[in-house]
Amino acid sequence: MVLPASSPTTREQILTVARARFSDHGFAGTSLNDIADEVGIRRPSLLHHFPSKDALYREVLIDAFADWADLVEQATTGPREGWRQVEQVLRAAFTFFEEHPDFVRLARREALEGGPMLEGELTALLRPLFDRGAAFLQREMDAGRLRTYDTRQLLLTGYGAVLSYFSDAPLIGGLLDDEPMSPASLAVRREHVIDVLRSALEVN
Amino acid sequence: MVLPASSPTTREQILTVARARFSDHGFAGTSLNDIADEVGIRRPSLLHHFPSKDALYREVLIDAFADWADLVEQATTGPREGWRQVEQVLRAAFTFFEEHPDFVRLARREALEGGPMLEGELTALLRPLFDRGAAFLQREMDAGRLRTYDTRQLLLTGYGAVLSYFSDAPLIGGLLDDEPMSPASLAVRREHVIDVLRSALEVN
DNA sequence: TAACGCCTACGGACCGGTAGGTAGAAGTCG
DNA sequence: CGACTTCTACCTACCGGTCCGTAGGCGTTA
Repeated sequence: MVLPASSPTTREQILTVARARFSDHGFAGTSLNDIADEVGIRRPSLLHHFPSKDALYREVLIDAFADWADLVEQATTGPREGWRQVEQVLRAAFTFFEEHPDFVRLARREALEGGPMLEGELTALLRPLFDRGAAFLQREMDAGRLRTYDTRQLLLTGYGAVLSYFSDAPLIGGLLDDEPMSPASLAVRREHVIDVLRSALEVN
Repeated sequence: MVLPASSPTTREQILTVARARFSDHGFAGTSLNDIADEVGIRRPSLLHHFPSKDALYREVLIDAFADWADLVEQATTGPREGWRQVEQVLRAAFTFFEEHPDFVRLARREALEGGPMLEGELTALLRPLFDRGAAFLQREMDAGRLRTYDTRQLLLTGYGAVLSYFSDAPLIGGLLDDEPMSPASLAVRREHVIDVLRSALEVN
C-alpha cells in the first residue's frame, strides 16, 4: 500500500514528533505523554508502535544520523581538489544544519551524554565518515594543496566551529544583538567560518 | 567560626556533588535523592539547605559561571598585544577547561537548553566578557596587529573550537584512537587549536 | 474470522516537596 | 554552676503527581 505524502503513518508521525521533543528537551526531559499528546493519541497507543521509550529514542537517533551520513556521502563525492572541495563540504554541512536543527541538538546532547548508543552503533556509523574526511585532507596536504595540520584535529575544529553556532543558538542570541537563526545571521556565520578556515588552510 | 579546609560544610558538599551530577546527567536527569545519597544525607535534609531543586540548580550554575568570569578577568589583564595576548587567553581558557570539566558540560547543557536562567542572569554575566573580547580584537585589528574578521564571529569560532572538544569528549573518544582527556591528547588538541588560529590571525 | 489500531484502567516505581519530631550544640539567666 | 530556651541539622513518614509499561476490551477493516 502506497500512502500519499499528505498522510504519514501514525508511526512516522510519532518519529517526527519524538525527534523534535527529544532534541528540545533531551531523553530524560521528554515524557511519552508529551509525544503521544502532540500526535493525538494516548501513550499506550504509542507503545503499540514502539516497544519502549528507549527503543523509540534509538530509532529517532539512528534515523537522524543516517540523514547526516547521507549528506556527507553526497557532499564528498565529486572531482574537486584542495580548498574548493573543503568549501563545498562546509557549505553543504551548513545548509544541512540549517534545514535540520533537530539533528544538531540531538547530536550534541548525545555527544554530551556519551550514552550507551554512542559507544557502539553511532560511532560505528560516524567513524568511516571521519576517517574518510581525514584521509582526504591528508592527501591534499601531502600534495601541497592545503596547509599541513593534524587532519583529525582539523576535522574536530571545523565541526566544533560550525556545530556550536547551531547548538548554542539560544546562548548566542543573548550575546549577539541579532536573531542568530535568521537567514541573514546564518549567512554571516557561514561566510565567517569559511573565511577563517580558508585563511588557515590555503597555501598561497 | 572558621572551618578548616579539610571539613567542608554540608551545604558546600551538596553544591559540589550537585555540580557534578547536573553536569553529568542534566537537570531533568538528576534527582535530589542521587545528590543526597552521595552527600550521605536524606533528601529532606538537603531541602533544609536549599528551598527547591530549582534553587539548587541556579546556585550551582551561578557559582560555575562566576568561576569562569574570574578566569577571564584574570587572563585578559596584562599589557600584551596582538597574537601574543590572544594566545595567552587561549592557553588560560584551555587550562581552565581541563581543570573544570564540570563547567564545560554544565555550560553546554545550559546553552543547549536555553532555559530561563540563560535569558537573564547568565547572559548578563557573559555579555560584558564577550563585548570586552570583541573590543580588544577590534582594536588589534584596527592597529594592523591581527588579520581582520568580524570580531564577534571570531569569538564564537574560537569558543566553539575549544569548548566542543571538552564537551563532546565521549563522542571524540570514539572517533580518535586515544583517550581524549589524557594529558597527552589535551596537549595535542591545545597546540592544534592555537596553530590553526595563529595561521588565521597573524598578519605577516 | 483474524489482524490491527486505538482505547480505558491499572500497577509499581519514583519524583519533588511538606509535616512533624528528635538530638545536640549554643546561648540565657537565676 | 545549673536549668531552661532556642536554634540547627538531621531524621521518618507521608502527600499528590507523574513516570513507563501492561492487561484487556472494542470497533474497523481486510
